Amino acid sequence: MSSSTPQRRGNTRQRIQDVALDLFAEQGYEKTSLREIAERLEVTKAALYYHFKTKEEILVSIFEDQTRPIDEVIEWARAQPATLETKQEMLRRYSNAMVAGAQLYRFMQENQATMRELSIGETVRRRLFTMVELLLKRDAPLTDQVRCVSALFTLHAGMIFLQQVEGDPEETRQAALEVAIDLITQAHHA
Amino acid sequence: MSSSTPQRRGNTRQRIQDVALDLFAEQGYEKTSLREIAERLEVTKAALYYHFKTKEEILVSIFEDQTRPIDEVIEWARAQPATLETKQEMLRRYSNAMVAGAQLYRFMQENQATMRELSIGETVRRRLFTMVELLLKRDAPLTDQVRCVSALFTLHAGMIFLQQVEGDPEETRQAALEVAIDLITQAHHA
Amino acid sequence: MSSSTPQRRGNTRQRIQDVALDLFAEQGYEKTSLREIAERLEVTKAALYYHFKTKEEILVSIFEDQTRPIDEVIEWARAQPATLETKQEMLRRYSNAMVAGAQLYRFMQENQATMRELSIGETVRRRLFTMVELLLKRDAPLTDQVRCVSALFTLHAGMIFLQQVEGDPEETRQAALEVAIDLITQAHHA
Amino acid sequence: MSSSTPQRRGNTRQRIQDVALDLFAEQGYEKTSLREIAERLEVTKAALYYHFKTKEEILVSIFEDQTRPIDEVIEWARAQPATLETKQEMLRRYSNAMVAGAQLYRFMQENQATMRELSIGETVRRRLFTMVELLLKRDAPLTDQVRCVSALFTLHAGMIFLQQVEGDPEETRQAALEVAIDLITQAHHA
DNA sequence: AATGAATGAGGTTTCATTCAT
DNA sequence: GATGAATGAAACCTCATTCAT
Repeated sequence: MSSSTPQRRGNTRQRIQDVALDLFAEQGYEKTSLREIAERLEVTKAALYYHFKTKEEILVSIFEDQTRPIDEVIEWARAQPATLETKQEMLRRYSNAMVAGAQLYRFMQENQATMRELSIGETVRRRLFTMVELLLKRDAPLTDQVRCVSALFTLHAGMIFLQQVEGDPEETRQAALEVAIDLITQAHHA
Repeated sequence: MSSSTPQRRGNTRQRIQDVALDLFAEQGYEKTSLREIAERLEVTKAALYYHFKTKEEILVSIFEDQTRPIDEVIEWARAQPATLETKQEMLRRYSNAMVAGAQLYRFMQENQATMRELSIGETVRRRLFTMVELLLKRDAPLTDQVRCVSALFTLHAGMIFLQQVEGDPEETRQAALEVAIDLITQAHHA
Repeated sequence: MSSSTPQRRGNTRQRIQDVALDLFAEQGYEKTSLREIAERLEVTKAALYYHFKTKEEILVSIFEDQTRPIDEVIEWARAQPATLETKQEMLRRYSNAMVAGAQLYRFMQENQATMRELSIGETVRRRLFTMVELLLKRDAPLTDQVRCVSALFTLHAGMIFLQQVEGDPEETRQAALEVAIDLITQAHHA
Repeated sequence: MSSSTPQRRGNTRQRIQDVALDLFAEQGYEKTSLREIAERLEVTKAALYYHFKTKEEILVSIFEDQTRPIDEVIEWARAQPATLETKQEMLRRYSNAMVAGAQLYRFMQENQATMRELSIGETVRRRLFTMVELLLKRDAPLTDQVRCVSALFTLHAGMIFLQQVEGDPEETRQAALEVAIDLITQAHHA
């Protein structure tokens, strides 16, 4: 977890990413200034510019380093036959992948306006569409298409919104996963 | 036409709210400057400050004027017995209420980080919790609780995300409503 | 005392002066805005402009209305022979005159930088010089000239600075007057 | 004298303080804008903010750097027995210390309203009280207490007000010092 | 006698970014 | 691998003032 790795020497680049994500997720991208990041790291702003060309690049680099697990889920699903079992397993794997990138997901959820203007926004949106397509049955009725999207949103809600309410995170995540699988199953059988 | 206040002639206050919401929803709250709003209205920044004390107050006033329909749904639901029919009707009414406030919903969805720091954030969050509680069966298993939350998120997704994809907005909304009602019904029968 | 006259009806002009002086003395001239004055009076800023052409004019009008007693002291002293007794009596009368205009004196003391740029600044300065000249013995040694100035500053200190420290205001004023008379007497006998 | 040091090259922080004090003393604190300071230094406003966090901090830093001599006078006086000779010597040293900080003294004299709202106001006031206490004879009659305060005000008048009138500044200062010592001596013998 | 609406100028402050060292 | 110094643009906001009504 980003905030628990102090690592004084050497890998400043990594430390910048960690602190930046902490702050971006906590306060939002625009409200987080490079001064703030630098201060928390006890370096100067100029040091950030040694490692990254722009503020946006810090964010981009975080995405590049942390979204691989999700891309792997997609690649895996693509290589399988489009059966119900594949889709169910895909949701399971996706839910797992989200655990590691929880903070990044929270960031995405809460900074959609920002994401839209930023270059990665497109990438993320495309990834989401790809997943929906992998879940969908061709020419399914509209309600079933909604169910597929809803399944994904349920996983997200389970990670982000529900965490702030219910008790045990892991239990909540399992429940969300169950509901999501249920939705996709209904969509498949229709 | 966002609200109910008299309007008559030269009602700048109203025009400010309208333009501001347009821009806030389009670009995000922080990325929208008062200069931009003023320019689009062909007034000076100072004119905005005649009508609103701060930038935040513009946003707050928009919420105050536009969230009444949703509050009315909640009040209505509170006055009914907590039957399945009530819950279904509540979702229907909520979905309807969202149509009028579509832009505001998009704003909330995409600016969650901003909302959290702003005073209205709490209000909105509380409203969401209230709705969840009205949908919930006391002591329902966790999965059913997730279903209730998921029903609401589905309506939101139907309004916001899905609109950008599918064909006819109204058809999509109806499909989302159907799925949401389905979810709540499952939760109820469990 | 300005702050104790509410006087709801009619003489708004007077009420503006009272509130303005209260605020000018309390916070300084530049830090007091017309908005503040208007708010405290529960009128609009525009109303102030019905009674006074500019912010500065409010201040000028206060001086015009409140400095007559001091001018009378000067006029009186001018009409007398320049004896020690005259000078002593002049200090006594001046000290008395200061009581009524205490707030205005505090304002002058604390806003000298402002006064210098404002038109009345010159007037006030000239009045001070006039008083010094009336106290001075022609061709007195420099130290005695200092004593005369010092006598006046002692009265001021007795009104403004010392008031914030010692007990009974009236007693303090009398003590300051005594010291001032003492100084002028020494200057005279030298 | 702050305005007469060209300061070679590089030391911007110092130059900012110098120019700022010049302008603050000349026009008053509020009427002096950061734009003005920056322009006179031929740097941008942002450069000022690299060296100082706020406008107030510029002023505070000037005080911190320039009031040490006065604090040393106080410390010295504290370490001596409270004899008349000590008090006389204290006034002499204080008068000397004022020469170096003449501009700062003028600023304080003319911007008391401003000082009161600013954090250093308290510090300055406290310093003044301390000096009065060091000059005072315990349980002296009120008039003698006034004499002590008057002695200090006389020094100030000698530095600020009288300078604008009389001929040679140094001669004036000596005369003021003489009168002040006289006052304190009277207060002591009473 | 006073208001409602607006303006133009200017205020302090913050930001992402650059570059010589 | 990083700093110190600085910039240009722009942000939010406040002010004294005006004028039609």
